Amino acid sequence: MNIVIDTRSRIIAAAKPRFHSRSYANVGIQEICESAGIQKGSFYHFFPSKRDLIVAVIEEFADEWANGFVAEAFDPALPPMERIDYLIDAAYFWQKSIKQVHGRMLGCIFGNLTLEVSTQDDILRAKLLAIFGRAKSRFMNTLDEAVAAGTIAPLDTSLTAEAMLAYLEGVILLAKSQNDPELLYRLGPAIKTLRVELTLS
Amino acid sequence: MNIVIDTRSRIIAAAKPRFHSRSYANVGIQEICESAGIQKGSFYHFFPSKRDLIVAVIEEFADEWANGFVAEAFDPALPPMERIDYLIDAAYFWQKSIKQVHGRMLGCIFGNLTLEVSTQDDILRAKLLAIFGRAKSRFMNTLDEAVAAGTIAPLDTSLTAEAMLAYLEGVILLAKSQNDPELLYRLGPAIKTLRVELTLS
DNA sequence: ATCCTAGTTGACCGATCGGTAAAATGCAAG
DNA sequence: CTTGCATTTTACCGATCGGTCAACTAGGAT
Repeated sequence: MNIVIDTRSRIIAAAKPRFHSRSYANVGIQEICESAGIQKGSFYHFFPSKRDLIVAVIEEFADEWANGFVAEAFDPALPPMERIDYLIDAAYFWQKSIKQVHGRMLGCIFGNLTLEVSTQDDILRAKLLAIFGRAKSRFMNTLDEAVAAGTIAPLDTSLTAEAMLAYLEGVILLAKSQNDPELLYRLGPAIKTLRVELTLS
Repeated sequence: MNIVIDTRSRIIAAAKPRFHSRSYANVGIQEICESAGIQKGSFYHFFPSKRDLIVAVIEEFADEWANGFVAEAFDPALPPMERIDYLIDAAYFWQKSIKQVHGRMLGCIFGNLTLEVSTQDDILRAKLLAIFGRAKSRFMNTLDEAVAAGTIAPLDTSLTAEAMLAYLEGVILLAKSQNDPELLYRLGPAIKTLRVELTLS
């Protein structure tokens, strides 16, 4: 059992940084096997297809993300709007540290994969959609709390949450085009100015 | 000369929708040649490499975009902030019409390519960066005008322009993950709430 | 001691990848 | 009529793609 998990997780560990730094189509099974020190037949013992691997990679990234700095950022002990500041800060420092190690701004793997595969594979699109849905919920709950506390004026928290998530992804995209995480630092805080007003119908 | 241009532009015409609807790595030269009704050797007479083709495709998209609805949207005759409304509207209707024809939300090819290739190819990244730079300038000029006219309170027009562009790309990304251009309709107008204040130093 | 099964290996599949080179074609200028 | 050049065709290159298969190994259970 230990060996099983070890091999499977070595595959995922080899795949994660590659899919993050390049693209789904540009990373081959063979390269992953070489990096993990296994044979291709062994890979297909654990994963029926390349798509099953990327699903596993997506899930690992999502878990590590949800239990890592995102959990810290959306700490209920923090004042609601400060959680958003914290999240932007964390995203900035994360991208910055990746660039220091890797030499490149890699951006958000969920955004990267969304734009690459979502016209070609509805199962992957659904996976990514679910992750964005959870992210939106975090924003929305935070906004609901902020409105309840009177920190901000009432607004459409559902749509504003989606707008904030979109803005974050967009800033990361633009920063990637400049290969410069500092854009996150300059543009990130403006996320709190976004507002979708309640419709009166 | 006519035939030359015709073949070359038939290649580009075959390539454009494919790169837009799938991805750079997922579209092969052979498929493009078949669609254009030519042989591979003929392709390489006009384009030294696949990258030269995608550069030409990017340029064609950029031209058609700059001379099409973007030029309409940023019409100096319109009140400045209405130009931004117009742009959002145009993006929405464009994505919607593509979906009606193609069955899919294809998103922005510049955003798509940025996330796919910008860690792997600095020349392509520079091309895309230049296009985003021009888009940012349009936003900034519009904001400058709006501030001068007193339509909006003074702000950092350079950073706010970048924030608006990022937001637009982010909304398109999220809409693509939902395969639903209606998100552009719901979230788009909030672009005008984005503000980066002037720093007092 | 035997059987079963999870794991692993290495050879192999047809298809496709981006790209090349030489020969054939067509056309225009001299 | 011939030369020269741009264009096009055809055949081909080595490499890699995702995926399969049969044989082999190693333990644990009976």
